[in-house]
Amino acid sequence: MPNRRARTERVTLQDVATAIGVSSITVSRALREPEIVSQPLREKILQQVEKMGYVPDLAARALASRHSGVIGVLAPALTSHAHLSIMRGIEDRVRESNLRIQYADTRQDPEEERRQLRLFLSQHPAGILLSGLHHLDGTHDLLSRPSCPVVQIVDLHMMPTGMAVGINHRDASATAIRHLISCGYRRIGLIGGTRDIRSERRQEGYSQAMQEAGLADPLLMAWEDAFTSVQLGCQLLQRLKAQVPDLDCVFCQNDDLALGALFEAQRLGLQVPDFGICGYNDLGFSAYCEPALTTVQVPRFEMGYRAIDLLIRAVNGEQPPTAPIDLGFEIVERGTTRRRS
Amino acid sequence: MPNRRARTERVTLQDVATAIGVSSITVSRALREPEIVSQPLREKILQQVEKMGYVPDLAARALASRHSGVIGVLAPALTSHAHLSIMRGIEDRVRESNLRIQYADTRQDPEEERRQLRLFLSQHPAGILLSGLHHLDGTHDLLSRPSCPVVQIVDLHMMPTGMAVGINHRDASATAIRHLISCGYRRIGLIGGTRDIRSERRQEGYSQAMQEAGLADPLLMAWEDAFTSVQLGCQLLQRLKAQVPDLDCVFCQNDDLALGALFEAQRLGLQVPDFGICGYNDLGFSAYCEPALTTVQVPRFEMGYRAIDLLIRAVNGEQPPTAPIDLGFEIVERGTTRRRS
DNA sequence: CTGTTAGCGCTTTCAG
DNA sequence: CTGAAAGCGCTAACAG
Repeated sequence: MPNRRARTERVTLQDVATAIGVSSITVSRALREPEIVSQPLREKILQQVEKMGYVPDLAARALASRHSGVIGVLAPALTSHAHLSIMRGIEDRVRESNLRIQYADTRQDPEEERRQLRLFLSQHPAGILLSGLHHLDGTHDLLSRPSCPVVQIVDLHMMPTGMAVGINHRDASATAIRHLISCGYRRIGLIGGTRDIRSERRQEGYSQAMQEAGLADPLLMAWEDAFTSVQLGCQLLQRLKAQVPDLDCVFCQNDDLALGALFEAQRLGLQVPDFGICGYNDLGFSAYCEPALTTVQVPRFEMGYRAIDLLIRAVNGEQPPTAPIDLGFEIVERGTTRRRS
Repeated sequence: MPNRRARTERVTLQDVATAIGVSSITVSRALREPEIVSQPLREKILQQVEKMGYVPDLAARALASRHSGVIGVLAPALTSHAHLSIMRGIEDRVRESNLRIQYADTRQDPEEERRQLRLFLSQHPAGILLSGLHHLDGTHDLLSRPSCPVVQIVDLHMMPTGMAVGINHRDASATAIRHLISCGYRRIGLIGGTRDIRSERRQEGYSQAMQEAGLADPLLMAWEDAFTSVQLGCQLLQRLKAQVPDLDCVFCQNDDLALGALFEAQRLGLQVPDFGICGYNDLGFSAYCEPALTTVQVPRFEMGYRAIDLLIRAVNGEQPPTAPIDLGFEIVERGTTRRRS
């Protein structure tokens, strides 16, 4: 049956095979496992592939092989700055592989999370990356016997099972607060946006350190259920300052909040760093503010990079590490806080 | 042949069909075009689908229907802030559809752009969104007879063919500069990062307006081949000020540059708004700086939203608009520039 | 409105 | 090292 397909110009494996006079499976192999095809034949095939402009049909490949070559990434806030840094790591690592990424935003909604996860899991993904799961409970059953490698980016305090990278946000936060206390601040406020697992851990760390020092006071906290932003930082500092007139420092759940707090402090006539500001995440701008922002450096790029790296290694059959990978954190002292006395 | 598949637990269309005693195509139809299946049967099917936890295999669907349900988005700088706003619009619009997005980063590299575009085009995409193509020439042949709807987000000055949304960056830029001149600034500098098509148009607008006013001077421009960032804004303002001591204003190619310029101006002891700063893009923080940032508002969210909207309509067989959609711009006067005299 | 038939393009067996 | 046969799970096209 020569030339079965006249209507479409898609070049198929069969077309290439026929052109050379081999069978399609050989062409397939020359493309996927070059070493098992004899040198001369391989070269001839690859040349012909080039010449005819053949490109594999990934749908057909996925159907036949049950492996789509797509890594699904589930994030609670895909278009947040925090995720942006992770995404840079992801894209950087995935670039040299032949896998592709498909992102899905769960919008911090457990149901959406579950839905998206099911969707991914049922589509022969090469792997799945779960970033900061909102409600692990709801998705737990789906992950108990996954059909592909799964890596999580999480708060290590949660003792994740399976492959995971992350940091301990509770420790990071507590360490930051202890640092602020050692700088002489006493009425240290906390401002934050929508509360997810990580921000709750951070709050725990804050509360713990404040209690240790006998400085805890529920009035010192201000939250708003919204994405963190410069705008929100302004609002929350304003609110907190009204609530606690002798406030002398704010610990912000994110650097953009801290930037807002910095601007608002100027407007309120507060003298930084006598009034201290500490951020979280060390975003790109933080070192270049005036004064530069003291913050907790969290290796977000590495989180993305390492997570995909783990996934790719697992896809290639490597033995995964047995324990979660702790990427650590660092308090970066800059101009918005006083020097330690 | 009952129970052909014992090894895998994947529930197939056939499984559902057999369970009810209809043919698989009917189940398929009940799922995709509910209205053409009789009410009682449809309900029975949907119920059984739910009960058995059936989820369609998108690879099989894509292979059979030549329609993957995936929209490919090609962006020159996927993880930039500028793209982030577009991405928000994209995700917002796509959420209510049953399509998914797959992003690819071309890294401003024409070859990579071409490679990625080919990859997408050969995978039965539902549609393709091209954002700020770097080298249209190189990809032009691939787009001349596309197998799916294609929408571009571009500078309208380029007179794109096919569906497109965008603004005229040249006009926006020239308008901004004329505004700055009308505020009394004379030695207006221009700073920018990596030059792409849009930034070149913006420079044209700048140059044109400066020439009209007899103020042009090549010394007034500073570029660096890097992503725009707060850091870069600091560096470039420093460089420019050294180069042009009587500089009295900077027009920044992006708000993050402008934010850097604002901080650097403080460090250099320049008095804003006697020293004027104007940004571009009206990013989220711009209204909340101290002083708040004068900028050119470009509707990036809308660009993403409208682009995907066009694509989805086209996928659904709607007649596309004949002309590119101009989303317009607006000069937003805020505290970093003097009032018009 | 529902069913039958025939693949989509590729890869997995299992043979040579 | 290469090939033949047999689908992967779904849908288009045409009947009934």
